[in-house]
Amino acid sequence: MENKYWYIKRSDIFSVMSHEEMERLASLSTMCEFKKGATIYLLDEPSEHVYLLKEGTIKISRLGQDGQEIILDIVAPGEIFGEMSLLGEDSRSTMAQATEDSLICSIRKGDFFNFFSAHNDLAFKVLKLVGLKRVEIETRLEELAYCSVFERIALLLTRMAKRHGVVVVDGGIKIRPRLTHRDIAFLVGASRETVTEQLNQLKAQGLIDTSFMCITIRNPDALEQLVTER
Amino acid sequence: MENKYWYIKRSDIFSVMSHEEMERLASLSTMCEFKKGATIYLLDEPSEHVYLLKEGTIKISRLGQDGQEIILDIVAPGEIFGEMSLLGEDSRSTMAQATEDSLICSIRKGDFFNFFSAHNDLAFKVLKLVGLKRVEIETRLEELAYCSVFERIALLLTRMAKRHGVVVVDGGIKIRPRLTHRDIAFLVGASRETVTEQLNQLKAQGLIDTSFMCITIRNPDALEQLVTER
DNA sequence: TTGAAGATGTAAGCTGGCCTACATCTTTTG
DNA sequence: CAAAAGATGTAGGCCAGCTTACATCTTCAA
Repeated sequence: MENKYWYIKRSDIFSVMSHEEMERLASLSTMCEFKKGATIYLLDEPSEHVYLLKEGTIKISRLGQDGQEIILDIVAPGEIFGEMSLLGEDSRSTMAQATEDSLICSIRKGDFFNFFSAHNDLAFKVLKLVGLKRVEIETRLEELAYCSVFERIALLLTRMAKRHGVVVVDGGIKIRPRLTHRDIAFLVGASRETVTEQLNQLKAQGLIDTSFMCITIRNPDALEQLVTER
Repeated sequence: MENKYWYIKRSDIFSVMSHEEMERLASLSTMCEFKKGATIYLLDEPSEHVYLLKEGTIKISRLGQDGQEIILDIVAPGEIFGEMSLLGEDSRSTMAQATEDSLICSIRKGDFFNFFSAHNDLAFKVLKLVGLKRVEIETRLEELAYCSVFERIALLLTRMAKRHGVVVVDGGIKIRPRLTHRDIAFLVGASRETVTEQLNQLKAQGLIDTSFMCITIRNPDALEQLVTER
C-alpha cells in the first residue's frame, strides 16, 4: 500500500491532494502487471478505467484504416493515461500497449468521479491536465503541417528529453524508453528509412549519440535552438 | 433577453440545463458585436472568458513563428469557443477572429465555474465536449500524416457538410461559412495552389460545385466513400 | 550456439506537392 | 465607377521524403 501511494504522489494531478485523500484514492485502485507487448486496452473496448503508470512504458496509438499506426503518446512512469474515459468517451478511440514490462494502477471511472466530486480543486487539476494535452496535440498538428522531418525529429527529441530524460554520467540526457526508428517514424509521421537518415544527420552534427534502441542527447540546447530560432 | 436564451438553447452543452438555469446563465453573459475581420482574442491574451457564437463565423487559429497559420477550427452559430479558459489555460494559445460580422455572447470564466459547480451534470457535458474536440484533433493529426491533400480535402468537406451544411433546393449540401482556398489550405495543411487544383479535380468528378467562396456538395456519399473505402 | 526475428544502414528512382510567377476574375472601397 | 484588394486559375521547376530493395547488426529463444 505504501508503494501504491508513492507513485500516485509523483503524478501531477495528485499533487494537489492531501495525504489522507491520496490514501483513500489509492484504496480504490487495483494494481496490475503487464508483460512487454501486452495490451492494456484495445480500440472500441468500453472506457471503464483511468490508469496510472507506475513502472514501465505505455504506448498510446491509433490504427488507421489500412493498418497504419500513429503513435499519439508515450507514457512515462508517474503519469496517468486512458483519461479520455473521464471525458465522456464511451469506448476507446485509441489503444494502449506496454512496450516493456509495466506496473499499472487502475481506477474505475465511477470511483474516480465520486471521489473528486468531493474535491473541486482536484477536478480543476484534471481539467488543466486535459487542456495541456490538447495544446500539445495542437502543437504537433502545426508541426506536422509546417516542419520538415528533420525538425520534427529534433522537436520530438527535446520533448522526450524533458519528459522522459535521464541525466547520464558524462552530462548527456538519455531518453529512457527504448524507441525503435519505426516508433519515431510513427511519432513524427515519417518513414522509417528517413528517420534513420535524419538521426544519423543529428549524430554527425554531434547533437546526439545513438546505440541500439537508445538515444542520448549530447547538446540539448543546440538541439532545441535548431528549430526555435529558425 | 429571449433572444439570448434562444441561442444558448441550441448549443450542445446547454441542452442539459433547465429553463431557469439557462435564464440565469444568460443573465451572466454579455453580448458583443464583431465586424468581419475583427479579433475576439489574440495569442497570449489572458484567458478570461468563454464565448458562445450566436451569429456569424469564427475562425480559431494558431500562428507559428514565421507567420504560418494553421486553422484549428471554424465555429458555427450555436457553438461555444474559447473553452480552453475553462481547462486551466491562463493565456490564449490560439487566436479567434470573426470571418464575417458576428454576434457573440461572452461569459466570464469565473461566473461559468460558479454556475456549474452547482450543476454536476453540466460539468460532465462540458467534459464530453472537450473529449470530442480532442478526438477530432487527433483524427486530423492522423490524416495529416497519412492522407494525400486530395483525401484531406475530401475529409474536410464531408466534416464541414455535417457540421456547417445547409441543404439546398436541388438536393446538394452547401457549406455555410464562406471559405477561401487559402482557408482550406490552412485547414488541411497544404498550399493554396494545390487546394485550387484538387478542388477542381473534385468538381470535374461531379462531387462538388464551386462558385466564389462557396462550395456545394453534390454527392455527399460518394465524397465520403472516396476516402473511407480506400 | 544457431537460427530467426527484429533493428538499422544505405542507395537509387519516383512523385506529390511546394514555390514562383503570372493572368484573370470578383468584390469592396473611396 | 474606377481602382485597389483579394480570390482563383494555370503551369513549370524542383526537391524532400516515400518506396523498394537489400545488406548487416543485434537480440533472443530454442
